[in-house]
Amino acid sequence: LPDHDRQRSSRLRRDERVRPSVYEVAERAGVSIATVSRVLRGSAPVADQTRERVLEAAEALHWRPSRLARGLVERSHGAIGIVFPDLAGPYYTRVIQGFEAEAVERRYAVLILATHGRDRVDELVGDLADRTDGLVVMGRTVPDEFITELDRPGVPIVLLARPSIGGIPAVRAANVDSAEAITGHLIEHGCQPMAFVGDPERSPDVAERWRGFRRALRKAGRRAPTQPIRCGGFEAEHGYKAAVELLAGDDRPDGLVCANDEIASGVCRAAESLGLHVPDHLAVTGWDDSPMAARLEPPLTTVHQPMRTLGERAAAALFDRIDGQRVRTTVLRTSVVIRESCGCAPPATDASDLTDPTDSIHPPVSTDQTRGTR
Amino acid sequence: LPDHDRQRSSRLRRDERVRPSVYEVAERAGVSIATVSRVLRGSAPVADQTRERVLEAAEALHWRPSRLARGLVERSHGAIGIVFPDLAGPYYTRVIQGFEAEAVERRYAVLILATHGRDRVDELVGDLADRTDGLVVMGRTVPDEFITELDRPGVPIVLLARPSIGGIPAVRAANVDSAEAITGHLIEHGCQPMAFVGDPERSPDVAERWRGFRRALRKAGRRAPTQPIRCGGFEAEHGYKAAVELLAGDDRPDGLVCANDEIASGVCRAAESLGLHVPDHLAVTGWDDSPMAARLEPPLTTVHQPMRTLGERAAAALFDRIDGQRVRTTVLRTSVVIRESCGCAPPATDASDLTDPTDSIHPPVSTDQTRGTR
DNA sequence: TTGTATGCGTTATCAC
DNA sequence: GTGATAACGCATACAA
Repeated sequence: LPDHDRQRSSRLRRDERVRPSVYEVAERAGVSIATVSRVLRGSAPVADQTRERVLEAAEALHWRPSRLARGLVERSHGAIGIVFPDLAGPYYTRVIQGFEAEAVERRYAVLILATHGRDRVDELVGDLADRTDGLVVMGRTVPDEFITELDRPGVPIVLLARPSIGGIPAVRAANVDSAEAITGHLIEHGCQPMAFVGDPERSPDVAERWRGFRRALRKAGRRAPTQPIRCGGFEAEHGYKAAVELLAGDDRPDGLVCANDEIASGVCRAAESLGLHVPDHLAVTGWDDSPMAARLEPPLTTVHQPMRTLGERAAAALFDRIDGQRVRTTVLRTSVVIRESCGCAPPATDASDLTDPTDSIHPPVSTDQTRGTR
Repeated sequence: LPDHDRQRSSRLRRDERVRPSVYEVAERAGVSIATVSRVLRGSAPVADQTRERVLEAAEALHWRPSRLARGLVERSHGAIGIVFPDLAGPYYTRVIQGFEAEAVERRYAVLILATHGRDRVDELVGDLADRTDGLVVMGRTVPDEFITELDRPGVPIVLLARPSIGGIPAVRAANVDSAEAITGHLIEHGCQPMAFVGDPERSPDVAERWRGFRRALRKAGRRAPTQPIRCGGFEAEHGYKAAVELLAGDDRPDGLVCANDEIASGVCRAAESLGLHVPDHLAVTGWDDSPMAARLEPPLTTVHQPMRTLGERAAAALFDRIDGQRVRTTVLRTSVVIRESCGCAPPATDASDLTDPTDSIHPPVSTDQTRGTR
């Protein structure tokens, strides 16, 4: 039988560009591969002089241990993944930030995948699962049936921005109560009739906001609309198109609760182009409290949700599951942020409004009224 | 010597929760591991009946081949990575979108890393390199010395939004010429004196825009400022703070070329809070043509750069390098987008302005004047 | 068409 | 302290 070391070396001679392995380093340092490994991992004591030689050899050969081989023997990828519907917009951006920060903190690598508009999602997500020690799965990115069979031993799953399913823990923000609260606020402003702009079937979050909207109306003894104003997406143009149509008709609503800030901004532009003034002719609210909300004209009354924290907590929960702990679903607080698009008076001028509202600000300071719900 | 198959099986009996391997599947299907592998890879013909049995066994055991083991033997990760300074803001979001889309297209996984505000960046990036078949490195995320030693065989690098270095190809957008053009536009508007708001040392892009700014002034026979107005970052608040100070002094400029749209938006707010009207008292320009640019009041004159395409091209270039091809640096076109913050008259009202400008729109349609540069 | 045997590059368990 | 050597889970060249 040919000696492993010798074989490698002879091959190396033929092709200098091959990536070196422990064997080359060991040979050059005049030690065994076990010692090389010990030096790099610091897993056992090594004589100073020996260590020195190994380090030199590794340096000279530009050797770095193969993550693949290491992962194989250690049964761990040292990486976690997150599945988004989409990568666009301030919401996902913030979530990624939190997720990535938490992962890097623990020296894990981060894989990302967007599913929106792609087919064979199950294959893509399955592949992602094969490359990680666990996955965070967001909203409606993956069909429920597939999620449950994804959560096999070795691939813990944490759900994000959606309800738990099959005992798989979720991290999400309060929707129903804040939706009820912000709708109630418009009711107090005397809005009637009111409508909800957004597609409940597009995301569990929106479905809950729609529920809260209706509940508020019912509690106020009013008839809630049976259908929302579906606009086909989460971007400004979707809100714009839906509002142009809606506001042109008879019996137009004078209070619009929108599924997110982008939609709300589109709605405001539509109102403006129709000669309607916000909030005098039409009150509008958003959701997320994204950076643009405070800068809109008028400043947007909305619901603050801790987007970055959602990402952080999801990652943290995932690590807990990876560590074998039981994890429970957590619901983060959200809070109504009153600005002017609802009809409230502007606060005293203050430059602090320009600072982007971030998750570090709790509760949001750029308002005159704040209500928390969970 | 103990038989490998038998050994695995006996261990399996002790701990049912262990992840199955080819050996368990092969045993259950009554075939060799080679056949199991062939069935799953489709690498060689297998009798229909045999294939059936293998598939059944795999299904029953919930077996999925280990990516780690596969990668080890195939000498490939099937994944690429991208290093960002930061994950916030519309610019990086778009770049990620393009990068991820291109990767998924080729069935590669995507790893991301942000370096901003972290120490031991070299370790983080080195680790990322160990887990991928190649890396895209953006701007000033990684010190030059380290980049060159990162680009070892097996880990091709492509630079993004920065000049090439040490023969490593880069993908970037034209800066100098467009900066010269947009500055020239303000000169035509009669702005004097003018200033550049941004930190050239923070990113190679800004450094080039600053160069273009100065060149335009020199070509117009004017004295260019020796220093830019450094604001310490890329967000609205940075622009705001810098502008508040700058515009309060004597001899205030009436033309401000900003390093990006966010800064420009902060500058506009500062002007407003000081009672200055844009563009009458002060002309302002941005860079990026991010979604907010068209929605600002007044709409922002800026430079459109194809952010998503930058991400796509960087990924494509990386794949070419992975395939062993030689790759050259490419410079993508940018174009000046004239709106109103420079002093030009508003175009006829048109709802199309609301649609987010995306890279699919070439050249940008939401303007009355457009000039391309490369 | 299928099985045997070997290597991929590590870490870790033994001996010495 | 250090060196053999056995896994880790797969793909594949070579036989049969």
